[in-house]
Amino acid sequence: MNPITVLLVDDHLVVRSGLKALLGTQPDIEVVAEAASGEEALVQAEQLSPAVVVMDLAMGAGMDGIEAIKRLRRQNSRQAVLVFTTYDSDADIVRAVDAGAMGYLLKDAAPEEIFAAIRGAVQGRSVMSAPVASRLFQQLRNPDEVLTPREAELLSLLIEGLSNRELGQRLFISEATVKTHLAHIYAKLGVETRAAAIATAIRREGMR
Amino acid sequence: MNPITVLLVDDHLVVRSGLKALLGTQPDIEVVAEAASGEEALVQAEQLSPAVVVMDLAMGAGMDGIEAIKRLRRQNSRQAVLVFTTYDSDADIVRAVDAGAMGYLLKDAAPEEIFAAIRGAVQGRSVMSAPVASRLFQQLRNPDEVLTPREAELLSLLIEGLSNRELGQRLFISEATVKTHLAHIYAKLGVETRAAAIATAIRREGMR
DNA sequence: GGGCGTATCAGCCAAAAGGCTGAGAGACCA
DNA sequence: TGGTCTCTCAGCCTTTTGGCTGATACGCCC
Repeated sequence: MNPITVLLVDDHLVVRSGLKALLGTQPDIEVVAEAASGEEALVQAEQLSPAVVVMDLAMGAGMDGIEAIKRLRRQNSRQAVLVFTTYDSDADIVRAVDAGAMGYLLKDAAPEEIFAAIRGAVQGRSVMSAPVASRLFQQLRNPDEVLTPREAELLSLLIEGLSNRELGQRLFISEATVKTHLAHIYAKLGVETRAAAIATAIRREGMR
Repeated sequence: MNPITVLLVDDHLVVRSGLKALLGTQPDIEVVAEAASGEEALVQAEQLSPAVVVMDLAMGAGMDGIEAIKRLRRQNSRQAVLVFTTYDSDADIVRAVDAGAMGYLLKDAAPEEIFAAIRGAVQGRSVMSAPVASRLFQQLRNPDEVLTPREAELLSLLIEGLSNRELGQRLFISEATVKTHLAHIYAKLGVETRAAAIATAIRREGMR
């Protein structure tokens, strides 16, 4: 049996090497490459066609993890992408799943959990950390409060402090549409102002 | 030589007991009481007159750490108050020093650092964690960017998502004064909108 | 005593944000 | 085919926010 080939994507060297050492203990898993950015990841994935891509969402500069996942999925639909990140933000989960992620792991997950997720991913099974699963369940119970992918995307820019005009320019939509999305986001978050939305998003959603 | 008497104030039991165990290894330091809230701390300090009060800033409900420090200082000026908290927020540092704190430690500080701070405090010396010192130095180099205590206080409420009217009611000042403070805060943070100020404060100031 | 920093407040105006209603296009599903 | 969801956009109106100028008061320091 050939080992499962893995590509690691994370902008921190320490995380990559730590993860590589961890996965190195498993005979059926082999890290064949590492990438420090979304751009690099696309090149590496193209050349090596790993079975699984383990991807951080927050990448310092350039393409973020979500965008990288989307492009990977377009490039090669057989690769399974596992999100491996620090925060269990509702909005990030929604966006990652929407982009085509196979699983969602937190960085404080137990090693066994990570191994299981990688093995499951190649067999088409989705695996996620317990806190992530818990959030998803909660969302399923209250579907009215689930942000749509577009809303989540907008929220992630909102907490950067952008104005409606800037949001529109960044997302290539009109200011009117921005306001519509914002109204929906406010309703779902249970707030009335953008300031409160930012505060809530950062606290409850763990965004930053 | 009598040991240095210490009062621990933190709303988390685990933090208190961890700290107590740590300080218990030092023969010249004795934890004489613990408090889970600012209100409790005032009572305990009054009754026992500890030499040093080690205080967390973020207390779940009721009086926050800053307010507790202010009242402690009014109650008994001989007690030295050490701030022991998770975040090295500029605004918190300014407010704590203004309230009369003798030192400012982060929760990830080395044990030796904590012992040294307690021993220093009873001798009238100020001790702070390296990241805190670094922030203060930076502030001294750019005095134009240092928030005044009142501005810091306002900022800490701003990031809760309050409107100008609510800020005014909470601080017992007019909306006009709120706007004046906000304009100064924006200038010091280098932003132009409250949304950006909240975003910046949470990222750069480590507030939440 | 005069300057400096801080905190307080007012009024005016322009820009931004928010509340509301309505509506069209595309995807998906029963 | 019809219903639902999502994303898109427009107009209208009110409220909020931000920029500006100017002013008073208090404490501190040289």
